[in-house]
Amino acid sequence: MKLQLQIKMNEALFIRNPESSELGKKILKHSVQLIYKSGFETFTFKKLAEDIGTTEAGIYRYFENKHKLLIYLTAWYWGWLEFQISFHTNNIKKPTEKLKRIIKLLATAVEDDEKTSYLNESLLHQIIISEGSKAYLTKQVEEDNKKHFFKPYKDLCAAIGIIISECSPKYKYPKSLASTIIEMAHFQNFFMNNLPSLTDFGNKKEESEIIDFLNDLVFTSLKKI
Amino acid sequence: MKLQLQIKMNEALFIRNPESSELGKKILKHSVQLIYKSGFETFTFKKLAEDIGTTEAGIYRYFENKHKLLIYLTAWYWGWLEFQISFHTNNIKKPTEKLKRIIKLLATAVEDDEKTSYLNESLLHQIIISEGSKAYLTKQVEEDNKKHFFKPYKDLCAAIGIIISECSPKYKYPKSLASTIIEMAHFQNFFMNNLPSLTDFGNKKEESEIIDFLNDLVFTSLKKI
DNA sequence: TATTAAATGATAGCATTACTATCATATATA
DNA sequence: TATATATGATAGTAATGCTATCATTTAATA
Repeated sequence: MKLQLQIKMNEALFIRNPESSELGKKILKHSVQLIYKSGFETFTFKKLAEDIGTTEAGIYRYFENKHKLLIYLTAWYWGWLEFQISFHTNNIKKPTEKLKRIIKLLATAVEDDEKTSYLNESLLHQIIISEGSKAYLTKQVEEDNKKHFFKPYKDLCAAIGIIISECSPKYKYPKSLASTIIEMAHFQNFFMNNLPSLTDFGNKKEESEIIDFLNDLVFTSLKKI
Repeated sequence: MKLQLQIKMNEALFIRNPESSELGKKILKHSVQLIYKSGFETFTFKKLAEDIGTTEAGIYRYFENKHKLLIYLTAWYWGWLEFQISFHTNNIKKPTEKLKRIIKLLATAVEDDEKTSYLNESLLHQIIISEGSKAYLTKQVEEDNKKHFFKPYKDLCAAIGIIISECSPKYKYPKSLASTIIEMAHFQNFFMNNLPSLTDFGNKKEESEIIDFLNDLVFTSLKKI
């Protein structure tokens, strides 16, 4: 039996549900590949259509524009990651141990998950690193936020914040520390690979170093109390 | 006597030096206003030209494209900020005190500096918060980096890293901590104002809270050693 | 002051992007 | 077999992202 992990997506993110048809799934799959390969700025629906072997109009039946598609992909990723986290920290009692595993999951290149054949999580992880923040760094944040487009991200952040508070009930900035961990897990990775002098990981370029850094950052903050 | 602060800019960032002419200065001034007002995505050279009262072709004589202009503005800001920092931490002996002042400078909305009439630092600070990371989150990072476009940012980061090491010579991640401080000074600000549930500052929405958070984050990391 | 160079203005044009609309055809479902 | 539904094919339009040309103004310099 093959398990199918279905992530419930916000319906306002798409015009037609891409998970409901073959073309829709192709759109998701190929958009991840294309954005990964050439970046979000040069990515167009025309190129995507050519890549798939359909027409531009075909894509527009699913997504209003490429920004919505990016939000969709990031939202999907955060939803998927929260599932991964709850799966991998299940049965673990110690909140500090939970937090450590979360940091590891955030900072580790994921391997492609067979359960979702149309979305390559490994490439998606790279997209989150390079393009993820562009989903919300816009003038429409407020509007998009009202439509709950960032709920998966906020949920994940809230969940991590709660675990931080379990580790250290008196710590004053659980939510900010949570968003810092998430963002830095990705930014330090981007810096390590592209602007290495902004990090201390330029020589080995290993994710384990980012994990060590984040653990140090988090647990000294929490231990002192 | 009015002091003129001149920041030496990388010549590969522009076609014609915008600081060398009236139109050039107008381009800088109005681009900051326009990007601040409607965001980088919807910003075009056509709109900028109309705003200034010149033509599109006129703008293209100064900047190759809007991405170069964004890099120019961010580079200028980092250069300006490093000057502010060296100015405000001058004569201070204690590295911890230096670091505190730096954090404050990073996280505080600046007031417009009369010395540079064509660039509004206050708006520029807001642009850095919302658009700054888009300067390097592209597929051309490597290429742009080779041309030293990010030198001011890297210099600032390096300078902060050195002070961190002075505070705590054995601390293992001075550069990553420095880039974390810089990025988080801005991201926590953006979150506070746009996605407040990602922070612990949603009620008061005051910069002082971000400063407190960063101080806590940094000095617990450094103290324990 | 005349001469020349540099900067700007005005206009045109072209390929790509970002869509929207329409009609035909294939495919599933009732 | 009728009928939705999804896709394909094609067209078209406004805006974007440029490049090129020539005229005119302004500034430098001889």
